[in-house]
Parts: sequence; C-alpha cells; structure tokens
Amino acid sequence: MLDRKFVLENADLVKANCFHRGAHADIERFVELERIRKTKLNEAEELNRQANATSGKMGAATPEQRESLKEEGRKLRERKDQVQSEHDALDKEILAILSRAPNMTHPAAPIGSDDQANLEVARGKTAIPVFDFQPKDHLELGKLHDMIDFESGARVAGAGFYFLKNDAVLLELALQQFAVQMLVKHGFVPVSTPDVANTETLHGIGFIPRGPETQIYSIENTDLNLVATAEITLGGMYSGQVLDAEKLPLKLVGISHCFRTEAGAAGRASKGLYRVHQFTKIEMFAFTLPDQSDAIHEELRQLECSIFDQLEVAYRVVDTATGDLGGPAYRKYDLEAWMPGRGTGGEWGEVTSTSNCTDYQARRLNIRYRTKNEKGTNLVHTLNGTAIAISRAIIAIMENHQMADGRIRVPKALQPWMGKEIIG
RNA sequence: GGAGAGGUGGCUGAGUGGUCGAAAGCACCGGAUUGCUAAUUCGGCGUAGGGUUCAUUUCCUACCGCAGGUUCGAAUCCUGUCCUCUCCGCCA
Repeated sequence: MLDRKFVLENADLVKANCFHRGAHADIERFVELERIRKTKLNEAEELNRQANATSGKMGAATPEQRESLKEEGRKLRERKDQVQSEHDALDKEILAILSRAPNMTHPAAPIGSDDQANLEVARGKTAIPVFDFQPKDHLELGKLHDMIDFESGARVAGAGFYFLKNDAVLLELALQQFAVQMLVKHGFVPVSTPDVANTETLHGIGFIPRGPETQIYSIENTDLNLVATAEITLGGMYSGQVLDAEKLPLKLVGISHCFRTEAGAAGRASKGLYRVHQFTKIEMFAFTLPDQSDAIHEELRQLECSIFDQLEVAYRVVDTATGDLGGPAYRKYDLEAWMPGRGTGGEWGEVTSTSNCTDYQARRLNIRYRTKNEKGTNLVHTLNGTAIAISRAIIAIMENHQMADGRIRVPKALQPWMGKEIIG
C-alpha cells in the first residue's frame, strides 16, 4: 500500500505511475474522498473531546447537574458515532482505491505494457550449449532415468502434481543444501517456514486469496491458505514488529513448499515441471533501512547470478518493464535460464526473480524500525528473491547438462551434495 | 481435544468504573555533584493520526492482546476471539 500523504501530495506522479503499470486506481476520487475524510475526522475528534470534557465534570457535579451532564454526554456521543461511521465508510472506500494502486517505480525500470518491454541487462558466465545431437526435453530425460512421475501425481492429487523419484530427489536435496549453505555464508539466517498463512498476512504481502482469479489455495473452514511462496511467511514473520536499526539489514533464507492454483494459466505454453501446482523453493528475504534497499536488491540479484553460474547454466537477466511488475514491486529483475527442451530449439524460461518492494509491503504489515536516540519509528523496506525454485532449476540442469547418450552431468557445485558426478 | 491461570509502556510489575497514558523498580537519555572503573541527586523518557507553527513549541484524538457490547464515562464490567503458561488426554 502507498502512503496516503504521499499520494495526496503527488497525485499526478501516482496517476502516471498507475498508467504505466496498467493499474486502474481512481486517484482523483481518492484525493477528493481523503479531503472529506479529514474534515470528518476532525469533527469526530472534536465531538469526542467535548464528550470527554462533559464526563470530566461529572466528579464535581451535584446530583441535579449530573442528570443534565449525562444527557449532554449522551447526545455528544451519538453525534460522534454518526460522524465516525461516515468517516469509516469513506475510509473503507479510500482503502479500496489505495489497494488498487501499485507501488511507485524505480526511475530506471523500462516503461512498457508487458514482458515484451523487459530489458535484458546481463548474461551469465555460461554460454548457451551447442549440441551435436538432438537434445531431449526434461520429460524424456525424466522418463529415461525414472526421475519424474506425472501419472502417479495425477492419480493422487490431479493434473499439475507429480512425484520426484530417484536422482531427481537427490537433485532436489542437493539444490537445497547448495543454496542454503551458500546463503548462510553470506549472512542469511536459515528459516524453515509454515506452508500455510492466514489471509491477513497474504494481503500484507500483496496476494488476494479467495477471489475468482486467485493463485492461492485456501483451506476450507479456516482462515488459512497454502502459501504460494515463502515470501508470504518470511514477510509476515515480523508483522507488527519494531526492529532495531542496527540489526538491519536482516536477511533470511527460507525453505518452503509453494502451492499455486495457476488459475487462468491453462493453455499457456508450458509442459512438464515448468508450471506445476506445487514445488519447493529456497527464498531470500530482506528487511532493510530505506537507503539500503537498492544496494541489497543488487546483492540479491548478484547472488541469483552466482547460483546459476555455479550450476553452469546459461541465463540472461532482465529488468522488468512497468506493465509486467507485480503490485508491490518497485523494481524487479528476472533470471531467465536457457532451456534447450522449450519451444523448438530452446527458449529462455524464468527461473528466479528478485523484487525491491520498498515500504509497500511494510506499510500494510506494519513492520518498522527504530533508530537509537531518535524519536519515532519508520517503515522498513522489504525485498525478496528466489534463490532456487527447485522444479525449474531441475529443468535447466537436466536439459542443459545432458549428453549424447542421455546421461546427465551433475554440475561441480552440486556433486558434494548429490554424491555423484553423473545421472544415469 | 478437556480443565485451569494469564495477556498492562523496552523489561519487571501495580492498578476492579471517573482525578490513569497509566504507580514503582530496572534500563536508557540529559544536568548537577563527588578525584578514583562507580555512587548520589534532579529532570526527561511510548506509538500512531490530526490541528497549529517558517521552525521549536503547543494542542486534540486514539491505543492497557484483538473485535464488539454496557455506561455520561472502561485498563477496570459483559460477550466473542487470538495467543501464552500449567495439568490431563492423544500422538509423529
């Protein structure tokens, strides 16, 4: 959520930002309603003050005076309640508008309506592989080595679910170890999070569960939802808390399962593990001071690059265009790995992304920091970044490191955790 | 799942209808003082929103887990809810 005062004072900027990001938030109406709301607020506070003053006189009053004071107080409270409810109705509408307004955008982010406008800003160390044979996709390879079982997944849980087996399981565990160990060395606190979260927490992060187009599975008869990413639980971990400025930046690396309905994604080109209802993810999350967040965002991006460099997979980094940014993001980088089995002759496929959400999530989650010897508190900035989304990383590794005989080379960085150099 | 106890400011902890935004202690900040790694003493010390001011100041409102209710008036009474602790049951 944006800051009301900021929106009020920068209505034109906010309107332009909404336009670039393809969001429909009626900022003019917001400005008008907010102006009325403030007068209502003042009115209600004044009536309340008068009512408090009336009650205050009660102690020194004679019995006869008490009766008239009671009456006066009752009337004042009634009027206050009336004005207050008018205020609350306005506030509700204001919040509805505000929640439709996305975060402001980094001035350097490319402007454009969709992912066509995303800007490639870097390439990884590894070159796109050239095969002197017809490469297989991860489904064929998975069948060859008995690694992925979609049929059983469908039998047990429906389409979009799967079992990993044999070396795929070792690979999944190796990827987790590799990423977590590396990030712990970089000062991240390892966290294993709940796989469910309440609706309020989802809202704070920017997800809308229980709507018609929601990506979120909700659990019947409860306020709980299966998380779509550990970002939800890691961000929610400190909701309502005031952190010490000296302890920032606070960097976490979370391990969680991610559940996504993929509603509306039917028909979008994808096969196999690329778009599934459940996967495991190692997620980075950071709480920072406002002036640290740009630097930490670069750090998260560098870490993502380092991970895929070590996995020896070709990738490109794109700076996400305004129209393709999620609501909370101020700036977002995606890593797209080369996937030889995608399309005809290989395509880029998103494997990680990292966002700087500035204070947009922190405002709704009410996460603040206090600076020693300074009065008051301020909102932290939050950032998230995928370290490894296991399912997509597995695609990249299997397809890029396959050999002519179908065996798959295990990248050096994973060999200690995998316990072998070759799959097959 | 059953029974009981409890949730108050950074911490400990008073406070059962008005003078309580809340005693006291600790911690912290500022001053004074004493020549000995500290004691004593005085003062200050929550958060958010709003009004006012060039600004400092100051004023108002809200907040005693959360949400409602009773009342002229609620930390205090009532209802619901969440959480914590203890005991019992069950269990990986």
